[in-house]
Amino acid sequence: MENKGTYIQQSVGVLKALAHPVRLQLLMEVLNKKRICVSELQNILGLEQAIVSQQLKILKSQGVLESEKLGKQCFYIVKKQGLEKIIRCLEEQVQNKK
Amino acid sequence: MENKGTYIQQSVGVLKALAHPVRLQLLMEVLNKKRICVSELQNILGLEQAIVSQQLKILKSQGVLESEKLGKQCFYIVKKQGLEKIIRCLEEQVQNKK
DNA sequence: CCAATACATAGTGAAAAATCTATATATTTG
DNA sequence: CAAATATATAGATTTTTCACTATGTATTGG
Repeated sequence: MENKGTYIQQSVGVLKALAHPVRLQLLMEVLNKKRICVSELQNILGLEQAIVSQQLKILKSQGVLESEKLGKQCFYIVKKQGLEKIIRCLEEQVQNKK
Repeated sequence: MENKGTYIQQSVGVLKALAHPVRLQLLMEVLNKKRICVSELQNILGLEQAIVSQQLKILKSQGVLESEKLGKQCFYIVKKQGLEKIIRCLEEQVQNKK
């Protein structure tokens, strides 16, 4: 499920991963907390565990997040280091609703 | 077809608009040329006219582009002024394929 | 070992998006 | 005005994605 291919294809892959309300919020939480486990995300967003895992998997498949297991828990961190900028740009975008 | 709603919804709308190979390339060309008409986009990308118009419409519906008519032609320009940053971030993203 | 916890995956029907083709409109030119 | 050009839109079909539910696996604690 890894995404190789042209620059355009890769970019589209990342954008698609972000273009979903749950996934975008998951990413934002991970950016906030730097490192956070599935059940905590589940609580913060008020979603079923399966949904959270499913969406995290999609973010992972596009290289947005990566995970590390620690005992029963699984922690997610941001893998693509420039993504925060994109999120900030988006915020600005939407703020100036001009 | 305008997109109101929460910040998350609006962001997702913009991201969805960008998350398509043709639309992403259209946006990049418009960013390059600053102002470009449909038939030129059609030639540059080698696509059918209907496809180009359809996809431009989607970009417009999310406030990414806007258009001005001049005689028979219709020129498109970027409306959301911060989008170039997002594109540049994406490029960096994909470049460091780490 | 058994039960509980934390997480992942599979399957499925419904909804949304993409794709293609045909057609419509508006403007200009001869 | 008729033909040509530039662009937009509509409709049908296929493909993709969502959302939900059920089930599976791994780890820990008693």
